[in-house]
Amino acid sequence: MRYARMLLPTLKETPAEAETISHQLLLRAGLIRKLASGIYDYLPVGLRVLRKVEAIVREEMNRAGAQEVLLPAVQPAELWQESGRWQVYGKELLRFRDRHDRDYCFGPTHEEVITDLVRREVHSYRQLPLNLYQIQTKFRDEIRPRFGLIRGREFIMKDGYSFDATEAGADETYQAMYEAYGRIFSRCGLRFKTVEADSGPIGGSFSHEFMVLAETGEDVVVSCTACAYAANLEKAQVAPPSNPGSDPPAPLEKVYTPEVRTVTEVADFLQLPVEKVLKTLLYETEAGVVAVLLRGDHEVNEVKLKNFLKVQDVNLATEAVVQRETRAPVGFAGPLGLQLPLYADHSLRSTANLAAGANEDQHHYINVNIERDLGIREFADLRQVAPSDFCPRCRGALEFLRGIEVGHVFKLGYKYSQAMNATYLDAQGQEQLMYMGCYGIGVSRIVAAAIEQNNDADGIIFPVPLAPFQVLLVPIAVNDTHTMGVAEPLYEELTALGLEVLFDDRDERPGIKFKDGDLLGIPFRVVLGPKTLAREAAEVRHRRTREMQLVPLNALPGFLQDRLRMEMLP
RNA sequence: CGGGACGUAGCGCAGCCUGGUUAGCGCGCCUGCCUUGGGAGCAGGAGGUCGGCGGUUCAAAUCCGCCCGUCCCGACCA
Repeated sequence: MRYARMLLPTLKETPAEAETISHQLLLRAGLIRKLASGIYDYLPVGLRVLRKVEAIVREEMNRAGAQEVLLPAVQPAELWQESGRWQVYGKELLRFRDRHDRDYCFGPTHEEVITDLVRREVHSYRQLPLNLYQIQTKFRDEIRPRFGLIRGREFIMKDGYSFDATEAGADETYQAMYEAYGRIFSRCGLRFKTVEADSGPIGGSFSHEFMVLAETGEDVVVSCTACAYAANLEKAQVAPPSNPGSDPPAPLEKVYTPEVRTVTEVADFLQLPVEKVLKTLLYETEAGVVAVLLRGDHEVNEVKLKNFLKVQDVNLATEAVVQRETRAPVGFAGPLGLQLPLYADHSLRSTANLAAGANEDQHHYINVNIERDLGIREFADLRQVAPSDFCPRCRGALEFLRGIEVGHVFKLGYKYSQAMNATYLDAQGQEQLMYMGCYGIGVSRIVAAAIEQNNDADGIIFPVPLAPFQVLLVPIAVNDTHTMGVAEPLYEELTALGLEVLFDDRDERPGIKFKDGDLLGIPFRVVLGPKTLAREAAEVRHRRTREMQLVPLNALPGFLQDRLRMEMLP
């Protein structure tokens, strides 16, 4: 491509709206422009990168036995009503009506549509397993879009769905997808980590996420430094306490605690360490209000709570509910005398003589003992892992990392096949539900994640497989007939060899061309100028290492092909 | 939805508090000269509903109200 003819608006200054590096560089390098919050235009160069990612995804999906389809982005409400998600998906689902007043949504995901297709077209075990995927624009009306392409409302996603006759078959498919995902992210030049994850509202039994490690990641990954255990913070298990509490129980006592409400205030006032304070949190669920008991220094994990209680939604109780249930102002809630189901975190088993709210204004109890004083309905893992915790598998030390989720694989099970009656006849002629799996990749998010991981002070450093161009050809002076006499045929020759070349034929000063080239992150830059041409050579510079070398003109095509081939490998 | 900030030329910003010339600066853009190995220099030029609506006032970018948009933190989420 000839630079002078391209829509490639680079920016010298960083737009004020961009906070993260990838967002800044995507805008500055002229890959995207914002149309509305969380909605972006892909400019020619940005689209080229997107296409590179798509091509890798396609190759590996096809190789793993999946078939590409393209499903409608606009979906009728009936399907969502059938699965039940029209009610539960909430405001994130963009809904609208057509001229006949029929309800539709813009697909945020396609379980319903694919299940509907398969139930109509697949009826026999002979047609299974079936693994279908698409690469398509999704829309999720995020509460808060942010970080450019990392969390947009409109985004490009690869979503795949598998249908197996049996769970055992589904496990094989899951494994195949898991491996394909590893190849995809490796080929994209990403440093990533696979973690155990919560399956969220899509539903299903278990899942893994593929996290690109980056400071700006929105997710926290908990990873064992000793073994292979790694999990999303919201999923990460806590190792149960090693030994039960040994302090002898002291007599229960109610004490006057004026204006003492928070855990820290209670600990200070009573001269106790925070872990000796019992934290009582009231949660509202569709199944009623429950009380969650934790050690004062621990944080509740709402995802665990939700899964444990098997409810759709948990919400910290409002002030009014707390007052109604405890008959005391917020800050004095405690388990004693509370007429609610009590669920305690495992860690409380190893503690004795705790301070807790008395459900009475300005009062707390001290020397509360779990076994003696409370009727705990159930102990469970309900809290967030802390950096001081140990690995639940091997008790090794944990590290906390930040990651950007670029892929997610789920075992869905029968959730949708059951709700939508997707069945087949087995070899015995018996009707059976299909066992489903679901596999997502944030294609546009990968573009941002790759930049997040590959940049320096001068701009983007694209990994070769994602680079919009492989070679940037820079003639120093476009008005110099000698230089152009070499540059033009060289451009033609390299292009004819299949290399992707951006030919900077702009009438600009060298400095501008170099700056733009670095910003764009094209892996190899070939400079032609009087200095090099006098020696029948070109200067080749490697973007990442900044290493420069003079290569004879006649050896240049082979040199570039060799170097690029080396860098294409994961 | 709660908290915070912002909205002035394509981009980055000043002016607003304390109302009053043709609303300014840097970058970018156009023309010419000059220059050509890391965002040059000189000269000339184009480009603005000061987010929108309403109000106060002789007079509003500036003060007041409402609305819209954008970003950040949180809740939420693949």
